[in-house]
Amino acid sequence: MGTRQRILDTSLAMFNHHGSANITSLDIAAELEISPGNLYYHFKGKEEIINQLSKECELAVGTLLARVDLEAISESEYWVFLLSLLRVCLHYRFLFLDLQTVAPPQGNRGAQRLMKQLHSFTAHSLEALEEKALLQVKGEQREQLADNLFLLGLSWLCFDSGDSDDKAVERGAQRLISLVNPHLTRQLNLAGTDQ
Amino acid sequence: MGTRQRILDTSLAMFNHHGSANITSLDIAAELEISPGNLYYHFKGKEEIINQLSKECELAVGTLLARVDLEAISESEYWVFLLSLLRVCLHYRFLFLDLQTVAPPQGNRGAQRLMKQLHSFTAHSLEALEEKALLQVKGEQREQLADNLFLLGLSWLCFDSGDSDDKAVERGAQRLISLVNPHLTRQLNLAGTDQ
Amino acid sequence: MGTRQRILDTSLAMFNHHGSANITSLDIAAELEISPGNLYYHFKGKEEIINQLSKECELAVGTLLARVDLEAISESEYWVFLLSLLRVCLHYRFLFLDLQTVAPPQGNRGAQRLMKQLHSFTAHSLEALEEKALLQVKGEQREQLADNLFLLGLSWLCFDSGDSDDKAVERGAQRLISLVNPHLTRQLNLAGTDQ
Amino acid sequence: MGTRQRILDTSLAMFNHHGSANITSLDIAAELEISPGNLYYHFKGKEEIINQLSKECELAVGTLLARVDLEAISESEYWVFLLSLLRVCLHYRFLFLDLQTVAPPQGNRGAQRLMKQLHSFTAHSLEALEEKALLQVKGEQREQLADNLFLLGLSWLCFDSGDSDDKAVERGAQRLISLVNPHLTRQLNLAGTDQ
DNA sequence: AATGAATGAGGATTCATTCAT
DNA sequence: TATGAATGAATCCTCATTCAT
Repeated sequence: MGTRQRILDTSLAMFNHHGSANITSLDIAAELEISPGNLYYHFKGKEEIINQLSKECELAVGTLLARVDLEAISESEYWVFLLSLLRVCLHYRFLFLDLQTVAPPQGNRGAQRLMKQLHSFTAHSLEALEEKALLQVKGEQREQLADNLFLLGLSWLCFDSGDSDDKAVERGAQRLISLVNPHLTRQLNLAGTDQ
Repeated sequence: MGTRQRILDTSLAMFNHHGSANITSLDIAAELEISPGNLYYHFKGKEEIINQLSKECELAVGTLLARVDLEAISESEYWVFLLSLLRVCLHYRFLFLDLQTVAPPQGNRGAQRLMKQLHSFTAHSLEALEEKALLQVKGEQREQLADNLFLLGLSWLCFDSGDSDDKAVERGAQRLISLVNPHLTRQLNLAGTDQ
Repeated sequence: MGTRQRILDTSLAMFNHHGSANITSLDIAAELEISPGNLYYHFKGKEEIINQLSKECELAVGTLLARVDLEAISESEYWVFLLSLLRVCLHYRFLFLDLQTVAPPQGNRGAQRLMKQLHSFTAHSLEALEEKALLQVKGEQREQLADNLFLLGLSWLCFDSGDSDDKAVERGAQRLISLVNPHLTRQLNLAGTDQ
Repeated sequence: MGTRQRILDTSLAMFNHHGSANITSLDIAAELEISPGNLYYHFKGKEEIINQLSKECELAVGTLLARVDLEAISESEYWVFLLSLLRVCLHYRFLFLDLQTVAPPQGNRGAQRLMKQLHSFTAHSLEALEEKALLQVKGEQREQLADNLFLLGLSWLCFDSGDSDDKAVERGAQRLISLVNPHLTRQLNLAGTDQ
């Protein structure tokens, strides 16, 4: 694997584990056993690494969202999709933490765009459920429910640092479903789960 | 007001506003228009300031929790209490953010204890509601609901950066109630709100 | 003497001797036997030191020029004034060198202003001599003479690195006078010189 | 054109435009769209490039000076020669700037030799004029005039950054002539100019 | 000839912290 | 209590240079 990719991978792992603010560019170089100069040959600095990871995440999320047709998707397909989405977010979780603690001038424009995308996607999901007469929530409460889903989707990233990522992703998805459940006209048919 | 207290107040405000990681001890001294030496006369460093604020928060939360008798409290009293609790958390909100981004060796033991307290309190609240036959949730789902309440309670701190703190606190409380609502046998009678 | 002033003095000496581009901020700190941190306590960086020296020079030159009344000044007074002016330029000579080699974004706005001042002063000096019927040069040639005086005044700074500053200043002044001499209607009466 | 020559040409252009101190070896490679390794294949480093340019300049100036017979040259031939000489200096002007700002250990031995050559040539020119009874200046003043011519010849390089090189060269030559003019017994007959 | 990844020393700058007064 | 100059370690970053291919 190329050095550039190794830098991205290692940085992502370290950022996720210790928080991007606690990792210096020298830490990354040391971990990779390359010289600081080499790191700067591939990226202008820590910020550019973060920007790149941010772009990757945006791309991955964007691709997933673009592929989904909320009108046409089956329930079990939705479940698979939701797992994929959460898995991506978990993979880049440090971005979502940075959003709250890293000062704006530093590159989190991308992460902010992501937030907006995810937030509006959450709202659209609920609308789609309602059009199918699966969901019964009045206007304002629907917005609140969307907010809650969104917030929970993010905060779960920060706290569920359990065993494997797969397990965590499944728990996260179930957590979100459990928020919607009480408002459904019937239980969703989610293959691969017993919710 | 004594210098020591002014340091605490100003630090808290700056930490909440910019994130504790983005504030240096010189920033605090400059804001207070005191010398760095004076700051260090009162506190060994930034960490000790944070520790002190953390203790204050623990104390405030602890006092609130100790005063509440979940078995005996009325519904409108609970509402008042919930607002107080959230207000305290909002007041020290940087602690909850730091929890996720500041590396463990630095002083967040206190904040972690806080988390545990709040988490178990959330669970107890639900238990109490159930004993009063107000809530209908089965065992595992109750735990999940408690988790959700707890996570939402925290994440709201990070995102609801609206107008006044009072408004934010009220919104936060309603947000939490809306999570419990679908599982109640009857609507709660919360004075001062139309939930 | 205060540390701030010592930094300015030492920097000026080192800049003049080795060229500002060849002196690092650590060099200055080492020469003064202070820590790099201390240097940065007094000045944000090398650039701010240069800016300050530039301001000092502008001020010194500005004061001299403001005091001179070209119409009323006697010949021997002019000689004294010219020596003072050249002495100041020599004292801050690195500024004039930087002008040619340091890229514009870095702070030499001040030095550029200085140039303009000195250039227009040179032209005014010749005009005054002509009004007194001491100088006989036609329009375009007068401009060229002014240019020559100005250029020579500067380039002498860079090359006359002889013995004492006093001697150098005197040589510089005579050099300038010798440029004007052939065009005078009579020899100037300059006390303290045998030109 | 071979790579080696392209490196020299591009370096010269960049050094003249931005000052050699502000150009890194990577800048040169980037401008040429070659790899840094390739640059170092042809030259050991920036210094060797400068040395080579310096040698070229020395050679060009040396050839010009060697060809001139100050005793026998006609006035109009001298004018042509002077333009050639200044053109060469202008072409390699960064060398003359470096002389003043680049620390000695780095390669400007050559440039210093050049200076000496040019300075003594200036003196010889005046001597030749005098032998032909064209110039009337006494001993010490003749030296001073030579110095002035030399200094002005150099400083003009740094400041006359006007339109085309041809125009600049002509202006420079006229500037030098104007310094000598007042001391001539009769006007020189310089073809191609109206001095 | 040419590439481009890699090195490492050095320079700029920040900041928590100390200390004499 | 309070000052503010001083320290020094840590960090970020640049750049001349090397080297395997």
